[in-house]
Amino acid sequence: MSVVIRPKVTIREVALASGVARSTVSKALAGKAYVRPETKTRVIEAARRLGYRASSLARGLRLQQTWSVGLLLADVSNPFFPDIVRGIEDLLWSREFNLIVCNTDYRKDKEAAYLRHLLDRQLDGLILASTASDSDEVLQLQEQGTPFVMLNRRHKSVSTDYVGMDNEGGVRATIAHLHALGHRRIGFIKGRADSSAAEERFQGYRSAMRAFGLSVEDRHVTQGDYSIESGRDAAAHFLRAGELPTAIVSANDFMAFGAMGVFAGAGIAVPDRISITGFDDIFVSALPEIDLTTVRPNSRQLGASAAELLLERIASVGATGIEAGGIDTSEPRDIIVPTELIVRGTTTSVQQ
Amino acid sequence: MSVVIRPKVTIREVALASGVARSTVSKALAGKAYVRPETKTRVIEAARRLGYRASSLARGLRLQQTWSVGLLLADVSNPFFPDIVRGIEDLLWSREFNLIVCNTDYRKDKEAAYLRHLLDRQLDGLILASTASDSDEVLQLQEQGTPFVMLNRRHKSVSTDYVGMDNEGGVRATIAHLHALGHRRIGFIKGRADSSAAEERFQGYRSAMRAFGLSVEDRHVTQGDYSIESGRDAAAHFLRAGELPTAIVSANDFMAFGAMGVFAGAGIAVPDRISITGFDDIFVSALPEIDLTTVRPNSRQLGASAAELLLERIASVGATGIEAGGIDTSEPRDIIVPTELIVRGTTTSVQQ
DNA sequence: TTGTAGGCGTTATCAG
DNA sequence: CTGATAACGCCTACAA
Repeated sequence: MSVVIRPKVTIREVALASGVARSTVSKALAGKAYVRPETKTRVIEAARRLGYRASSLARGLRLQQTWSVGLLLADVSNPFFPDIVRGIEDLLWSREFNLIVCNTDYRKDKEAAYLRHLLDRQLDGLILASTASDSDEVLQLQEQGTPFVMLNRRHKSVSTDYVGMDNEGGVRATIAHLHALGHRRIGFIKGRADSSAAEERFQGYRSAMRAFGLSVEDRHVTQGDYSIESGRDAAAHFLRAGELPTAIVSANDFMAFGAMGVFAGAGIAVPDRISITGFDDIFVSALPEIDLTTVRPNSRQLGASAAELLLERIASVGATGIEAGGIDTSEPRDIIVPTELIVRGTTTSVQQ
Repeated sequence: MSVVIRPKVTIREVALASGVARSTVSKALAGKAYVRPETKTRVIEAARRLGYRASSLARGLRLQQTWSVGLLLADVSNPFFPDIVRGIEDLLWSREFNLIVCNTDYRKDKEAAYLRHLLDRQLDGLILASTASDSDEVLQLQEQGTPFVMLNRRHKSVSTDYVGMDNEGGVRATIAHLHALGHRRIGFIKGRADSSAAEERFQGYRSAMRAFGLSVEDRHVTQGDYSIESGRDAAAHFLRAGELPTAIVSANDFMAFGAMGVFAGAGIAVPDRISITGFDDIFVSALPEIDLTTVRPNSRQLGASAAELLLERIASVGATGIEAGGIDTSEPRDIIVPTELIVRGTTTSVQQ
């Protein structure tokens, strides 16, 4: 069966059908210029009848816009990300923008390749959730005037628009909770060394410990990389390191899972012998089998805030007008989304 | 600081800089026509020096392509999807295509709105992973000649390109496993009623039971909707329905989790008193605390296959040539990605 | 082998 | 209030 394709109807057909010029059709449909109401309705009617839909390709070429933004993240299949993606996408959808998702696997080369590619596509803006904190590309974006927002990872040297969660506050709330339960020897499993969020979470641990007059002992702090596996390593470390803490705060849920498994295997009951907490509240943590006390970042809102900030930035760049020879010079903005401690079954008062 | 934006360098600048016509630059850079090697290198050199990158907007308008495909799914934050998305994105990336992700929340109106929107964007193709199995829009896409692939959900009446997993085979393998362990009374929790995949999984259950000469009793089959909550309901149903099965096969992991929780709460040990299996092998299922025997669909490959099929379809449409007045007429293709039974701790031999 | 010209589908400008 | 015109940046016949 060889179906004949009705070629896409263009503005020209509408102009013909309604007996006006193409430019008039454009105005009538956009509704932003004086058009006699009478002709306006005629045009609209013709457009409707013909099923006319403006080509966003042509319009984009003319207007130098694409109504699309790109998202660079490490890996969508990492359960930390989907909620953020969802939040971003929801907001973009409400503004008729599209989201292009790019997985970089934490690889700088892939990230750079994507960035080049996306710039060719003339996306209106970028959300950077994976970029290394010392990336040169970010500098270039900045110079170039491309609107972008950093998500959860700050750049080391440049100040940019940033949206992140209250990492410090989340951990502080965790420590306060543990302290109230009588815990004094509290260990910490750090996240990826190159992540500013991990750094902030550790900072929260240190400041809260200090605030409660508790000492931070080296053997009670160990480095992880956010993976389940590294959580297992961390637990093993604690088991070897002499007197066990009564509670362990992990910089994310995954590592907490790993640690829980090891302790359970070693016959150390959670939470009776040792309390464990996480960070991220990925959905698994709520399952009765896990039931992890953790910090909920409100990832959707995080994503939505990032998207919103980006769109504002895009709008203001457009307003200033690149063609005017200047870029948006307003101050970089910083948005911190609050976090919430979710108390579940892996923490309990310290047993004597 | 008002940085002056260097406007994007166009083909014109390159032409000027290398002293040739724009068309020559185009040819030299595309490498698909005769250009004297000497001038070719000169052009390439100039392009490199100026940092020229062709505008894909302009090229797209000219070529009527966007090198982008859209993905309609219910919700990225449903753990079933991210791996699929990842598989799609990986393959697209390798072919320099972009992926636009759209969440429809199973809502027909949102789906239709997205479809309209994406068609305006003139995407090269679509992957439909959320469309209701009786959607009219799918018919329209078909008529219109827009390349698309259905993922995991078949359309009721129209035959289209389809990529899915071996749902039947997965469940059959599960039943065989349980049968080998001595189970004879095997219950089943069905998935969403409007999902063809759910239908196939149930079909696998029935055919395998029959093959082993086991009877399918109504009270041992209950309807769920893929949610954890509905798994709890299902378990409650089994508890009320008289003699408990010795094993329960769930149409997905979530419902298995829900059921496990209820049985544990009711003092019915898993797997000692009752074996439970799932389907999807979302990452949680591998955690020692869950350790669910389940069917692994290889979601990444599923996504990759869908993307690959779509790109082939796009290429063949291009070859036939829409402007030639015909569409791609080759037969719809069907790809079934194999599934694999992962035996873990929630199944054991039946206790006498 | 290279250049000229036209058009992809819009919208903004400016004259009428 | 409406229409002609040009331009966004690229590619491809076709002519030279």
